Amino acid sequence: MPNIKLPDGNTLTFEKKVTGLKIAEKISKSLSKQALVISVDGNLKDLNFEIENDCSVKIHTSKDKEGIEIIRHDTAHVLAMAVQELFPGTQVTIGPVIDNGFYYDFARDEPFTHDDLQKIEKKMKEIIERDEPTHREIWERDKAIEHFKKAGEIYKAEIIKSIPKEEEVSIYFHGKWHDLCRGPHLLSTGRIGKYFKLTKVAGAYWRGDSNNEMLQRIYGTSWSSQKDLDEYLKRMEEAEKRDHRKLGKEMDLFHFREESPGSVFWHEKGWNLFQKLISFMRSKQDAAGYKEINTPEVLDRTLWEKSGHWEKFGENMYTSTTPDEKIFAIKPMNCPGCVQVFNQGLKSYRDLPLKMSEFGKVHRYEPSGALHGLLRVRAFTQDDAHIFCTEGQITQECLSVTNLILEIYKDLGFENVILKYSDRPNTRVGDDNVWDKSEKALLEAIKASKLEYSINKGEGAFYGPKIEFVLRDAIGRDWQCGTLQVDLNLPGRLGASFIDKDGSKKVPVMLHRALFGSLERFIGILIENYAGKLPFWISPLQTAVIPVSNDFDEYAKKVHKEIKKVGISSEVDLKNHNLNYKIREHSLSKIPILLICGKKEVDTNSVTIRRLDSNKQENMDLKLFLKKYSALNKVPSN
RNA sequence: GCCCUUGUAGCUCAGCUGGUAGAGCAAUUGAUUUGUAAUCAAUAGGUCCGCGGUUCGAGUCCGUGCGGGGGCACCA
Repeated sequence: MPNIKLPDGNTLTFEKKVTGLKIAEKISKSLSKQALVISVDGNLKDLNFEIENDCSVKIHTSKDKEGIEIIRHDTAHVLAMAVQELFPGTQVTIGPVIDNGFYYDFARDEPFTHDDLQKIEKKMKEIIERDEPTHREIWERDKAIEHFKKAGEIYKAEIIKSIPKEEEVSIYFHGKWHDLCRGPHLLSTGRIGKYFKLTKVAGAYWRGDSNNEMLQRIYGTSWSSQKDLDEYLKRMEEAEKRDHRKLGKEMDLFHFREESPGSVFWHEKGWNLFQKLISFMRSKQDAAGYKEINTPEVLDRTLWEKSGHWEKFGENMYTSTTPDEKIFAIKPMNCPGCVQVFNQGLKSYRDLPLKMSEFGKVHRYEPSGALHGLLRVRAFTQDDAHIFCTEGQITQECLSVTNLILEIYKDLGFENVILKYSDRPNTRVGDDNVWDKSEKALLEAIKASKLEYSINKGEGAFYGPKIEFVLRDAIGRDWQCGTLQVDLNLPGRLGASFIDKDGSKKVPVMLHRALFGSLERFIGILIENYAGKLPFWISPLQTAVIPVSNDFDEYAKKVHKEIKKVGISSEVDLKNHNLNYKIREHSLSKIPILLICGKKEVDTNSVTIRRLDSNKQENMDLKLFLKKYSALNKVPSN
């Protein structure tokens, strides 16, 4: 006689054991149709799972996260079924749910083609129409291993072997086809619906380990309605339109070329944007008490050996041998150089905290497959800084870095920031008790900041734990930008010291921090966040002056000159094209303000403003325009 | 680095099963003098990514190298 407690507080009592489906039927007919899965005392179960004891339940539909995930999981199973029906001999491995969809990894000698995806999709729809019923069996481990081995499913057998002994081995059947799976699943394939799409094929290592063989992964997306699917596909299209590589070309900001993969060739406008960000950051850091320095790009190997980079970071370093056969490394990080500046001259406890910033260009040999536009390059400029302080100052200094970073992101239009905390990695320098200390100090600072954070185990830098600042852009994507690291190792290794109050020599703590992270990456993110339509103050080319015809060229030139005089960048377009053409061209290159000059403007000494993304026209006295827009030509919060 | 895919004019792309290349835009020149997202015409423009091979003949087929894209692994 199970008593079933429902989320609304009511309790249903049943004579004998009961399934989720029966409960749903009892509640309402529509719920029984929409029901996908049930959670019993918080554990997700199949709808035909038999409940014998008192419990509280919640029935999930496609409106819940749980419901949509079941749909995706089942779609992945149907994908595997379809693949095995179409391509016998293909082995199945794993097929989990991911954000917005699912994937399934297969082992097959022949690669899947794009045409195959279409065929597979068709077959999947067929399987859904067949409405294969689901049922679950518990198998004895050895029997299960034997079974899958016999069936040629080596990977499945491997997976079963790695299931902890105390867990049961459950096998799900959809009709005759079956797969090892923890579940739960829908009652039948028909309940999936047909709002899915296979999106791409890709290689993926078995168990995510690059030492293992490569499998073929098929990605798909799956939803509970056509509307949701369409919206998702539209979001993907929108993201593609924002691609900074495409916009960078259209806006004439930068390009890449074969001769230096992963390194940016900045064009005039791109470099202007780059410099604007640097001077913005420079003024913020100046106000926060940082001292800017600059250190060499090429440094002797012995320094990198001392710092530990040679051993721990060597694979990512470019080196160079001089004619006299000395080995130098091109810096992959700015920290060792910065410590050299700290080491010049005696430092007192009174000098601490000492904050030294550097816009340092670093080179890292990144695997070719990792390169991606501005977001992952081999040569990049960090807005780096190193804060030398005492152990007692760590928390306070971390807090002021965090505040500075939030302020800067906000100025650039990013309000959503998440923290990720990473502790000691396997490849590291320094004793564990030193790591204990730095991890504790950094965690304290995070807690004091009261911001939300997640933990990335083992992802820290080789010399210390770190926080990463992740910002969320206009269309909900997350980007990792800034970083803050506590380092109790490098200063000692590189011989840094200060004289403390009591006259004794002590080793300072060093905080590494970068707020944009990499200027290159940050610019890529800015472009995508704004879809190229950068705020006026940061736009590399802010205005274009367009005469209605040649007759007004002189006036246009005069306006252009006046604008430049107040520090707004401008271009005057005297080409022999009509007005429509010029407006189109300059709009496509994302110039925020177009100024049209014709007879009316000449007569009244004014300009007609056309803003990017609006076809409204506004006529304004030239003097007023200059006044108004030079006021707008500043960081918004100032 | 690994798997798949791709590389033709400044850009975007066409070129079926092998017979030494084409379009639109951009550029140049000329005409037009334009009032809010492409005016018309003419001209010029290419070691079809590099190297090797098959073939009477390769943009097209094969091998290899380099670059790009999508993932994986790695990461700011």
